[in-house]
Amino acid sequence: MPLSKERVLGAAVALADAQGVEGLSMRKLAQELGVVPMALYKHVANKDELLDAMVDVVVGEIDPPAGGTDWKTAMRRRVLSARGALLRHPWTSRVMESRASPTPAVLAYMDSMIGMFRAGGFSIDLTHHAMHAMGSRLLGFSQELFDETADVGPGMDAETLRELAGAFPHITELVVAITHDQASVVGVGCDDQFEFEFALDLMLDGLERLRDRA
Amino acid sequence: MPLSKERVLGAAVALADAQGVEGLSMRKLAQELGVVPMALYKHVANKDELLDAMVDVVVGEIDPPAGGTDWKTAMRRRVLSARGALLRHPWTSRVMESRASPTPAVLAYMDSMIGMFRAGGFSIDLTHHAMHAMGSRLLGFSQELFDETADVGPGMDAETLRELAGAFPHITELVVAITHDQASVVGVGCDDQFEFEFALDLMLDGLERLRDRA
DNA sequence: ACCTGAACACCGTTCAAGT
DNA sequence: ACCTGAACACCGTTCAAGT
Repeated sequence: MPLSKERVLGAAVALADAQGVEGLSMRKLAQELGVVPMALYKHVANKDELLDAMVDVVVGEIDPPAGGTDWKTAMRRRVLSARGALLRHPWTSRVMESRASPTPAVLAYMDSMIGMFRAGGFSIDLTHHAMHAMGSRLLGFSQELFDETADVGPGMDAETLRELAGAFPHITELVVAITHDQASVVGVGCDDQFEFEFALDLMLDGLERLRDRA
Repeated sequence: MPLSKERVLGAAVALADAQGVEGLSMRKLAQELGVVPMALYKHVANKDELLDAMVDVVVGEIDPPAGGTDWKTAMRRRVLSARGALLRHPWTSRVMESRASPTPAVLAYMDSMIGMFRAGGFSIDLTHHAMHAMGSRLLGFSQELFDETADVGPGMDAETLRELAGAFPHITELVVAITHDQASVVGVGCDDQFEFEFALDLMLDGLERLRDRA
């Protein structure tokens, strides 16, 4: 099977999925494909172009806008579809943020999102503010700085727990409350999907209210 | 002047401010300090620890919570103070996101923010959702994926502009509208500070409404 | 003309040798 | 005991040599 841009991209995405983007190097990718490193440069100008192309693979997995519903439902669905793609390829958000300018595929996605606001009756100005306010949430970034329950796993003795509670009383109160809520549920930690939708709906509802007021 | 952790951190922050975090290497940092690379390892265990310490320098620049006002004003001020610190050191958001777990200083900041919601009358559950919904905005991340006007500068001929308009009609409409709005203002492009505050207030207003409804 | 190995200019960090 | 140069194991990419 000869090398092709498609095969290079597929292997790169798979490697990043498996090892994270830090584990992706031209040399490792070549080895994965059973090829000398320089062979990759026939299909990709350099690593930056490879990263851009990988982003476009993920963006290509986002569903097109659903027809036959109101703007809010359609946008909600599409953002959740984008979130699904990013959850399958968690390296994407980091790579996108590190890139200097967006790829044409990302621009096309943004263009389509702007169109959905416009079709929903939003003025140009409000659409502009809305796009900024949605920010990277448009693409399904959950933009969590950290998972508050990840650090408070079973591998922590009572002594350090007591120290934590002293240093960060409010975090502790919050974690305890969450954990108790979920005593009956399997596993611990908060429901990321719920939190994402909570924030998304808060945003969409607020924007709708601003539109109706104008 | 002997090398100290303080001096190493100061030089590292200055180097990242000037060259971006990609331009920061242990070797360059050592050269900047007129020191052999290995000398740094007396004050910092490794590069990861250096990055964590640099983040803490920036977090240390965030104002403490203002007393004597309502929760909303106090939180608004503090978030804008955090945004100021991040604007002075634009590499911080990227570094924070690349770190596996938050530093104690970041945890302390989050703890204090949770405390401000609680003092404002938010239930534990709503505070939890609020922290997630605010996400990295709590720290002043503007989380723009790109600046829509940056790519449409003067260095673009009419032909490529027409192509862009065909491919991305909605983006074009938006950029044209923004540019016209600001014909009288010096410079082109949207007001990032306004957009940030717009999104912040949308969030805070929405959260307040949810609190009052409960 | 095409492919590719060696080489270049980097990187973070280890480790042993020198003081 | 402390400091540090050389070395190791990487990296993306250039370039000339080999076919």
